[in-house]
Amino acid sequence: MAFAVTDTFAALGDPVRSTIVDRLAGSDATVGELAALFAISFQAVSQHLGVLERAGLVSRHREGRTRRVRLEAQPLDDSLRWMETRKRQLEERYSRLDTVLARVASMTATTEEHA
Amino acid sequence: MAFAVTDTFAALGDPVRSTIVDRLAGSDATVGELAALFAISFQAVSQHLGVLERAGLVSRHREGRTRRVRLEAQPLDDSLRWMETRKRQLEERYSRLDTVLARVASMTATTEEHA
DNA sequence: TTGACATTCAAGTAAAAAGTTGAATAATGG
DNA sequence: CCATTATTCAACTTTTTACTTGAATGTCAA
Repeated sequence: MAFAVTDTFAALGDPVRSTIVDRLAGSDATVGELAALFAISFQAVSQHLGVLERAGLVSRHREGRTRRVRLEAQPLDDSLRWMETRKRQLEERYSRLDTVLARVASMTATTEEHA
Repeated sequence: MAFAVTDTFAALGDPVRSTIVDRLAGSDATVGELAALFAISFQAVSQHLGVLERAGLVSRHREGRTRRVRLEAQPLDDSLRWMETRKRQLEERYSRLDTVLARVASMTATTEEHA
């Protein structure tokens, strides 16, 4: 199962869901415990969990009559890498720009070296 | 200007916008150049840029009669940190669990130490 | 100045997402 | 077995988002 980073971002792009992820980072929880954090119906929370699950961010497994919700590391890792790659690329451009500017400066100093 | 990570995630949670960010990581571009990447109207692309701009992810500045779009590092950095924090917390729990399991194992070995 | 170009503004439509309520399912404790 | 608890399924409403088209704005080049 490969999860698209865009789906991960979309899943985290809702305050209820990012709060759920934040909460689950500390420890697993039941659906009821998560629902208690919000002023919306527990059915709505269950639906949010469905979104998170489809994005691979959480898994649910029955435990007696409750269901334990667990945060999964993989999509977090994948999207982390996606962001790091873009950030690094951006930073490299800045340093290349520095290089270019430094070169321009030195060219100005030695005036008309090539043309 | 502080940008909420949730807004950054929401902005990146659309394939058009994540593709734009991906493209801009390599180099700045004009709105028209970005629009050329998609099969939608350039007005729609302009609207997507508005979303990205409101999330702080890009800036636009006039340059002659075109407009240069630039990727901004800050929100990328902030959301990167958000994810790292949650991931680290999750990993710490795993290692704590290992510790607990190791302790349980040793308790089983020394049988009935406390009760 | 005027005409062409690049882009945004504005208004409307269609599709997707988030929320609600009520019924169904599944496990537990008496 | 039955009532209770936890959660999901299903249908429906409301809100938000993505997209479209057409008009407005601002800059350049002749």
